[in-house]
Amino acid sequence: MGSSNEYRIIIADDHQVFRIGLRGLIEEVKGLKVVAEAGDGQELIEAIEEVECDLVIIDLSMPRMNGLDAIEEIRERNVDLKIMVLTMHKERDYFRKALAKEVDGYILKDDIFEKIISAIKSIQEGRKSFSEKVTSFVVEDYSVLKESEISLQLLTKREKEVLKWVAEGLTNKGIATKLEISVRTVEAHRASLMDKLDLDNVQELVKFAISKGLV
Amino acid sequence: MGSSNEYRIIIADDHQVFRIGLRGLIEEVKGLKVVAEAGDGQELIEAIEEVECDLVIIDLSMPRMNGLDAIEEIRERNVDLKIMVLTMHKERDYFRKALAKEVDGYILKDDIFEKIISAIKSIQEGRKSFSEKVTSFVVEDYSVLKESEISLQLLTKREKEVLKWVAEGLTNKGIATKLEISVRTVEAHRASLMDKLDLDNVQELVKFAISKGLV
DNA sequence: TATTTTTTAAGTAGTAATACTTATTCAAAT
DNA sequence: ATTTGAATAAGTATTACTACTTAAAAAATA
Repeated sequence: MGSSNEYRIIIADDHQVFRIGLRGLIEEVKGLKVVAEAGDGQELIEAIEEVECDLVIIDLSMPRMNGLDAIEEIRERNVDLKIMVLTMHKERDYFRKALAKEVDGYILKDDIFEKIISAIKSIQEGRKSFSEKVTSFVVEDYSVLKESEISLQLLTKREKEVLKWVAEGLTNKGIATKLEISVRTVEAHRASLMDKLDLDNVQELVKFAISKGLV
Repeated sequence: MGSSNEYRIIIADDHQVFRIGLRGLIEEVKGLKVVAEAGDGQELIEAIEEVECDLVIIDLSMPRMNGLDAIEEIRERNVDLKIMVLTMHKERDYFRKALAKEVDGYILKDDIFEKIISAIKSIQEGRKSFSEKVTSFVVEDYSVLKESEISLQLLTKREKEVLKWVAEGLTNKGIATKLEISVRTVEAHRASLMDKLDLDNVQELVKFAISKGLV
C-alpha cells in the first residue's frame, strides 16, 4: 500500500467518458482515490513516474502504447504496483496474455460496477480477482488448446510453403513451376500435410492457412 | 422534438460504467435529459415502447441484439426518432453500415465529451454530425469501394447458398445431397457464381465467402 | 559415422471439378 | 402478354486432384 491512508488509483483508458464515469464511481467509495488519469500507455507510464499510487486500472486497447505493452513496461521497472485490467475483451487470447504478465485482476467492462469495486477491494487486500466470464478459459486451455497450437510446427518448411501457395489459389502445377519441382512432389507434400493436419479438402486447407496467418 | 421542453435521450450501451459516465455528462447540460438506459438492443426496443424520447444514443456492439439490428428495428417501426451512434469502431465497414441505416450521427468513444455534446446539439437542431475520424472514408468509398460492395448482392439466393457450402468444405455431390438437387445443378450454380465474381478456383471462393461473412 | 527426416519423384487408378454446350420450368417484371 | 432472370438438369471432353504404392538423393540429428 502507498504512503497515505487512502488507496491511490490511476485509471488508464482511451475513452474519456468512461474514465469520468469510472472515476466518479470509485471516488464514491470511502478509502479509494483516483490520483491520475491516462488516455494511453505512454501517459500512464509518465503518470506512474510522477505520482505515487497503489493500483493501476488499465484498458488493453489504447493508442500509442497498448495495455499489454504498458503492463510489461511497468513490470520491468519493478515498481511494487498492483495492476487490474478492465477491458471489453473476453477472448481467451487477451486473458492469457494478461495472465502471463501477472496482472492482479482482469475484469470486463460488461461487468456491473459493484463487481469492479469488489475487485479493487480484493486486490487491495492482497488477493487477485478475475471476471467469471473469463476464468472458464483456464480450465479448458489446459486440456484442449495444446493440439491446435502445435499443428503448424508439425509441418516441414516445404510443406508450409506448399500450403501457402495452395491457399493463394495456385494449382499443383502452378506451385511446381514456382518452386521448380515436379507436380508429383507438390502432390506428395500436399498429401502429407493434409495427412498431418487431418484435413481432407482444399477448403479446409485455405481456412487453416488463414487461421495461422500464412496468407 | 418530443412533448416536453426538454430534449429526451435514451442511452444504449452494454457497459454500465460508460452509461453512468455519459448520463452524468449529458445531464449537466441544460435542456438535455436522459430518460432511459438500455444494456442491449432488446432493452432499447422495449425502452422506446415505454418512454417518449427524441434521440437514441446507441453503441454498435451489444449482446442479444446488436446496435445495427436495433437501428433497423427502430427504423422499421417508423418512429420519428433521431439516432446517434456512439462507438469505438472506426472501421469503414461499421460506419458504412450505420450510414446505410440513415443514422443522424456517428461519434467515436475516442472523441472528447465536448464533441459528443456538440453532436447531440447538432442533431437536436436537425443537422447530422459525424466524427472527423470516420468521414474521410466517405470520400474514398465513392471511388473505390463500389465494385466489391455490389459483388455479393450480384449473386442469387441459391448461389450464395451453394457458395456457403463450398466454403464449408462440401463437395458438389455433398451439396447436391444437402440441397436435394442434381450435382449438375450445383455445378451450374457454382460456375455462374465464379463467373459473376470473376474467380477461378475454390481457394478464392473460400476467401471470398470468409470476407463476406458467409462462413 | 549411423540413423532419421525431408525433399524429391513416379506409377496407376479413381474421383472431382471445369469448360463448353443446350434446354425446360417457373416466377417476376415490363 | 411477353420477356427476363432464376433454378433446374444433362452431354461431352478435359483438367485437376486424391489414394494408394514405392524409392532415391539430400539434409539434419543422434
